[in-house]
Amino acid sequence: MNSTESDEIKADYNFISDALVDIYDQIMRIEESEIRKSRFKDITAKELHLVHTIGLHDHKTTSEVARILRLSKGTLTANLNNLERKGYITRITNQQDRRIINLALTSKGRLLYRAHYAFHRKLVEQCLKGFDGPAIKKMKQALINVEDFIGEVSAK
Amino acid sequence: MNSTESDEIKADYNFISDALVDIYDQIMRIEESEIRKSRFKDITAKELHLVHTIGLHDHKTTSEVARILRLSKGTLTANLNNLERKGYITRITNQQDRRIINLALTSKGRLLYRAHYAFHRKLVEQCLKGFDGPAIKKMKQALINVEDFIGEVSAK
DNA sequence: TAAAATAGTTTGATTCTCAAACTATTTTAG
DNA sequence: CTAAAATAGTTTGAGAATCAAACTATTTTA
Repeated sequence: MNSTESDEIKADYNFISDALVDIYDQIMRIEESEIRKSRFKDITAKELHLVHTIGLHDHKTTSEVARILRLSKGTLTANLNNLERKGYITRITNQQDRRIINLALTSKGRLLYRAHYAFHRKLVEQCLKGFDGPAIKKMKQALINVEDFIGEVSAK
Repeated sequence: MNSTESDEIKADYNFISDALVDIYDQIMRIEESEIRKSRFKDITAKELHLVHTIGLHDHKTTSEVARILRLSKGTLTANLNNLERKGYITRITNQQDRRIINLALTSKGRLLYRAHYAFHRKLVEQCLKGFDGPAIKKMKQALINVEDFIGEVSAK
């Protein structure tokens, strides 16, 4: 690799690094503002995140969801109370072990989940606009690499 | 495009969409835990973000930084008090207009900024491991597409 | 079957955030 | 010029979010 190539790649790395930092914040903000323009006006970004998690991991217990989201059980209880009151989630007492509460979305919750998921899909489609199959595979590989990196650092 | 290709691409889109959602949370968490293992044990993820912003936008005013981070001025003042007390930032009264405070990193703040930046670079390098020049350009294009999408949605 | 363990909730303290009132300074209008 | 309006940042008071620890109900274990 000659030094010109090296410098150019370095600049690309810096561009990608800088872009990543700010993009996510903006996406979070846009997600919230889009959802609040819709019929789901009473939902914050954090609640959206919780609905997403419960939708993705259907009928998990309160403790499992708390662990996934790295929230204390007390905090999750408070959040669940709000989402239950607003009609997005239900608590289902497990009949095999009545200490356990399984969490699920209501039909209103599922509507919100799908609207949110559709927004993400639209974002990804926009992101990969004009990419062919192999390019998409590359992108997938990059994300797998990040997941591996996260796994390594977490394991240390 | 035949239906098999279409289904495969759809699956890839779903994979990418799902992966993106959880990766960011994990990165934030790892960033904080890595920084707390280092000599900068007194820094939270939010403070790291603020130091990053002040480092990136040197000598901006308090109001400008508040706008960039979408924080109220009062909240930013509180955060700045903490970071000043811990020795990461300084407030510099602007001599042309003495209402204005310009924000800058101390040398300790710059050390933290560089350590954080290095972590990001390492993450990007890991992410693009084994990618050649054109593939890296594609990745850059994907991010530009996202930025455009964000711009469009924000402008609406 | 009594003790230990587990799941989730409640409680009390702490921290974070915001909007509005406030202080200090600069700009503008008369 | 100078009084009023505007602007930058801080302070204040209230409300929301979070956590750890104590607590309740239930199940498992010894």
